[in-house]
Amino acid sequence: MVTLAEVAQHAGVSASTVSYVLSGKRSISAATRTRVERSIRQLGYHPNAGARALASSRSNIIALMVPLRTDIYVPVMMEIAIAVATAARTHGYDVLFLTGEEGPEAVRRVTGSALADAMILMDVELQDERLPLLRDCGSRPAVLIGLPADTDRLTCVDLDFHATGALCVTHLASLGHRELAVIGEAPAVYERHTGFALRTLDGVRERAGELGVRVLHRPCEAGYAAMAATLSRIFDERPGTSGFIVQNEYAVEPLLTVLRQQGRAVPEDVSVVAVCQEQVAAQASVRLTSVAIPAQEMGRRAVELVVAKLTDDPAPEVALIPPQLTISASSGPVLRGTHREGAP
Amino acid sequence: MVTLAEVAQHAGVSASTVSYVLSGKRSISAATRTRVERSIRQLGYHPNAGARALASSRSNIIALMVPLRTDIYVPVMMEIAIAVATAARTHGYDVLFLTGEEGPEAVRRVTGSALADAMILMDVELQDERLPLLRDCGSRPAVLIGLPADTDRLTCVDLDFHATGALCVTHLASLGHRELAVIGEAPAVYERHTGFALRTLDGVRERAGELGVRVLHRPCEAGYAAMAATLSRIFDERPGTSGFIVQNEYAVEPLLTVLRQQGRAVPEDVSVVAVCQEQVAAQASVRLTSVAIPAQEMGRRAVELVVAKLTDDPAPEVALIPPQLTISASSGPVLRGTHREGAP
DNA sequence: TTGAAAGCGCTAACAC
DNA sequence: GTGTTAGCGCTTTCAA
Repeated sequence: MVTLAEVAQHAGVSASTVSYVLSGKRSISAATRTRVERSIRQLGYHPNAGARALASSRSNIIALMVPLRTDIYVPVMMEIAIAVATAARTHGYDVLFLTGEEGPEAVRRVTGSALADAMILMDVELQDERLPLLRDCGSRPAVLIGLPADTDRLTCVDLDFHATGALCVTHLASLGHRELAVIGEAPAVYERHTGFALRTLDGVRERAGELGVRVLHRPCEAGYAAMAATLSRIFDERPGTSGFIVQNEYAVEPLLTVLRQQGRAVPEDVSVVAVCQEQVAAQASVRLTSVAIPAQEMGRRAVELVVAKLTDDPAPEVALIPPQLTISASSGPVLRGTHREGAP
Repeated sequence: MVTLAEVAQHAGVSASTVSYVLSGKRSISAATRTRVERSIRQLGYHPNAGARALASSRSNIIALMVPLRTDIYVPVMMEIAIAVATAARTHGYDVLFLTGEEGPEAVRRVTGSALADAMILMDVELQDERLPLLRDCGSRPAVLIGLPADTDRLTCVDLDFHATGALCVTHLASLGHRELAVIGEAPAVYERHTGFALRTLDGVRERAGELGVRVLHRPCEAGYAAMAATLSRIFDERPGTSGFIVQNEYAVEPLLTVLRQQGRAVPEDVSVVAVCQEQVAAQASVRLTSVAIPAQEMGRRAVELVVAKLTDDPAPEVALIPPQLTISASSGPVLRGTHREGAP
C-alpha cells in the first residue's frame, strides 16, 4: 500500500505539501504541484479512506436509507437511489446503502460511528420514528425524500403531490368529467400514513370541491383480479364515473385491461390520468396522460441539499417540485352519455 | 463524541480492555466485561468507524456495484441489492452502493483507498473489463453475481441459466410441443454479451437438439407494439409454433395480451414458460409456469462467499443455483392441430 | 486477566 | 510557498 509519506519522499517534498496538493486548501507552486502529481500517478497512490476520515472527521460518505417494502413501486426507488449515487459522486461522495430494516437504530449507528457525514431518507411516513433522532444531531445533516407531517427543522425534497392531485382533477374537469375515481396505492400504503399518497388525495379532494366534481377513492392491490373487483364496486356505486386518476404503477395495466374487457373504450368512454413513472406511462397499452414522478431530480436535489448543508449551513427548507402534466392518448372529452353495457 | 478512552476512564479500566471487550479477541473477566458494557451503554458509545478502519485496516464495508442500465429488470436488481445489504448486516458489514458508471475506475478507487474490504459485482458481462483488476488484487476479495466467460481465479454466484433453458425445453417437449420460440431480452442485452441471456439460450438449444424439437430465438424490446411485430414474424416463419419460453419481464404481459388478441388461448393453443421474477409470474394475467430468478438467494450467497473469503481464504469457486420449475396455468399439452385464424 | 504504548495514514494548525 | 508536528480514536503487540 502506497502512503502519503512515500509520495512525499518520492517527490522530495513534505507530507503536508502532498496533502495540500490533494485538498487544494493552500496555494502550491506550479512546479511542486506537477512533481507531486507525477509521483502520485507513478506510485499509484490512493489516499487511505480511514485515515482521512479519522484526521478530518469527514468520511465523504452519504448514507441512503431505502425502504425494504415493495408495495411502493421498486423501479422508482431504484431510479432515486441511482440518481443519488451518481450525483453524490460528482460531489466527491460515496453512498452507503442502508435498508429500512434496522429502523431508527441505523440512524444512531451511522451517525454515532461517524460512518457517514449525512443521511438521505426515502419513504418517509407522516409520523416517522426516525425524525426525532434526525432533528437532534444537527451536526450530521439529513435530507428526506418525502414529506412528514411536521417539517420543523427538517430538509425535504419531494414532488408536490398536493398540486399533482389538483392538476389531475383540473385536467379531467376541463374535459367535462364530473364523476371521478382515484385508483390508489395498496391499502397498506395508506395505513402506514405514507405522505405522498395522502397528499395527492388531499389535492384531489380540494380541487374537486372547488370545481364541484365528485370523487371516489379506492386503494387497490396489484393484479387483475383485484382491479376487476375494485372497478365493479366503483361502477356500482357511481355508474356515471368517467374519469380515473390512478396512482399505482402496479395497477396501471390491469386498469386498462379490465376497462377494455368491460367494453369501455379509453378515452372515448372513460379518461385515465396516471401519476407514475414516465416509462410506465409510455409503455402502457394506451399511451397515458400522466404526471411523471421526477425520480432523478428528487435524488439529485436531495444530494445537492445535503452537500449544501455540509458546506455552508443554510436553514432547513422544503423543496417541492412542481408537477408536470403530459397530455397523451388516454384522456379526452366526454363523448357519450351512457355506457353500452356488455358491448365488445 | 464519546471515545473509547472516555469509556475506559468511566469504567476504571484501560483502553485496551474496552477494545477487547468489544472485539472479544481475548478473555475478559465477567466483572470487568459487565462494568465496561454498562459504561458503553450509559455514555452511548459508538466506535469511530474511521479510527477503527485505520487501526485494523478493515472497514467492515462491502462495495456493491450495480448496473446503471435499466434494460435488465430493475426489481430483480433491487431485490438482490436489498438481500445483499440485509445479509451483510447480519455479518457486521455495511454496503457501499456503487453504480457501474465509473466502470473499472471504481474498482481501483475503492480497493486502493481501502474504503471497502471486498466487492460484489452485478450484471457481469462475458468479457468484463473489470475482471482483470479483480483477479489481481487478491487481498481484496470479490464475488460476481453472474458468470463471465473465464472464471479463473474468480468467485461467482448465479442461477444455473444453462440448466434453466434446458429445463424449460424439457417441460414443453414433454407436453408434446415440437416447435418452440424463445422471446428474449432486448437486443442490447445480447449485444453486450450478458452471460445469463446467452447461457439460457445455450441450454435451450442443447436440450432442443437432444429432444429433436425446433427452436426460434427472438430478442424483444419492451412494449406491445414490439411484441406484436415479434409474434407476427415468429408465426410467419413457423406457423406451427406452440411453445414459448420468455426471458424478459417487460415482455411477459405484452406476450399474453397479444396472444389473446390473436385469438390464441393459453394454454389450449400455445403454452408459455417464463424465466422471471416470482412476483411477475404470479401477478400476470395468466398465472405462469415459470423458473423464478432466486434474487434473494443470490444476494445472500454472494455475501456469504465474500465473508468466507474475508475470514478464511478458500479457493475461488463457482456456485450455480439449480433452477426450479413451478408448473402453473400457462402450460399444457398440445390440444389442437390447427389455429383458428381470427377467432375471438 | 489486564495495562502501557506504539503505531495506523492523514489533516491542519503553527512555524518559517 | 513549504516544512514540522501534534493529534484524530482505535487495535494490537509486548509486558506484567
